[in-house]
Amino acid sequence: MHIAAKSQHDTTADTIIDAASEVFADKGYEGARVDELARAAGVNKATLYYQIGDKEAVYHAVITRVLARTADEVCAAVAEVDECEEKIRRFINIFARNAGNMRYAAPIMLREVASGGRNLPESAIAEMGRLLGALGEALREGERSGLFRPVNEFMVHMMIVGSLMLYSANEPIRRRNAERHPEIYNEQHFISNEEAGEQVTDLVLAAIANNKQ
Amino acid sequence: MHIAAKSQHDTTADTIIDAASEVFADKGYEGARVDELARAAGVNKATLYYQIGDKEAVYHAVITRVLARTADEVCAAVAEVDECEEKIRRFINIFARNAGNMRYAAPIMLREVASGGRNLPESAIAEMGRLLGALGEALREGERSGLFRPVNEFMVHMMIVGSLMLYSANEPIRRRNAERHPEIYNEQHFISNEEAGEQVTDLVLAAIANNKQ
DNA sequence: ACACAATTCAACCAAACGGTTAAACCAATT
DNA sequence: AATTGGTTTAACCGTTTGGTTGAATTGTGT
Repeated sequence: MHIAAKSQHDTTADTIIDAASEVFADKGYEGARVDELARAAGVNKATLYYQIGDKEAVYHAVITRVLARTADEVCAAVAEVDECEEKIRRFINIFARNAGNMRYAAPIMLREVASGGRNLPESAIAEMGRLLGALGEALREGERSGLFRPVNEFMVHMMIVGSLMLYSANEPIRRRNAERHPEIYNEQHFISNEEAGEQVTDLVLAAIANNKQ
Repeated sequence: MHIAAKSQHDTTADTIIDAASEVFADKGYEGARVDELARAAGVNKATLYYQIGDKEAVYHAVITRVLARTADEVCAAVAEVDECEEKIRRFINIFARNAGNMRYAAPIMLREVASGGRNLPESAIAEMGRLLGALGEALREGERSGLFRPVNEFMVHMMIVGSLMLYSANEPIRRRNAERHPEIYNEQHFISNEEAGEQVTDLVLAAIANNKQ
């Protein structure tokens, strides 16, 4: 039995969303040009309108996918382990690696936050809820077992996500600044993403540790 | 003797930079229209070009001022106290309050970071160095006195700045999301900025505490 | 009051922008 | 081969955009 091949529609649409993910991550919503999105996808502009819709529709498709993949990756990594500290390590690691999908998610979300979520579609909200849920679950479990002290889950989430998205996204700034101002920058500004994840893991676990145990 | 009054040039330029700070914070560089900048400042567009220059020049003037003021505020607050923990409290408080100048600095810098610092002028770099210096000094002092353990200063900076800028900037998102998805959000997502600052202070001080003391 | 410099203005401009249209092309079915 | 539906295209379009210009207005000094 032969399974029906994927329609051209899905393939072209995916190609467009792939390309648009890069362009929106690089330029932001207003900075990205529809012509550019089409060129990056290797299609004619009208194809893009046919396949997905107007500029906003493309953006929504991108951001929904980017957040869904982020949540998928995070939840999968966290679900692989049982121990709450390890869950937090896994959570942090996805953000720290800044690989694949996360390379788009960080700049896109930083801009979205800066604009008060103006261009965030309804479909993205549930995905954000999944992220919050993954970390929250691990923190509550750690508290129940006496390993962690009671903390504001959301602030811990902000600390992890904020620090790592900012660290990865500002690499070009650091590199540029270090050339002009070597007196300000040293090796601690240029640790690997992996090492940054370990530093954040260390700091966060120390922050939430229940020392009264 | 009569001191010469401030020239019209300085007053109009300041008015433009004030207004532009708001518009750029709200819309970002590409999203802000020059017409809009002029309207917000209550001047004719050509006046804006005469007083400051093209769109990029206005942006540079804004970001340089916003960062200088941020660094001024932070350094002044930190310099008022001698004790290293209190310095960190003061540092965090400036970001947490999200008042005045910081309301512009957070969204502007989040976007700038998302774009790899593409529109960051040379003049802004020294100001960023001042910020890094203020926190770094306090951390090193705490380490010398045995109160803090050795940590990556830059990562701690990322944690503080990242969490608080993200928290304040994403308030509209939280509010909107909570209306549609009350099952995801609870009171810990809506603590005051002051309380958020206290939470971050608590977490950061716990993270860097030297428990071997 | 006058002259000159500084500042602001309304109107204008070419290019860029997001979006549209009818025709051409392609694939599948009969 | 013809038909039909799906997909893509080149060319086009009205509006918006950042920037410019010469005239008008305002400020300053004598």
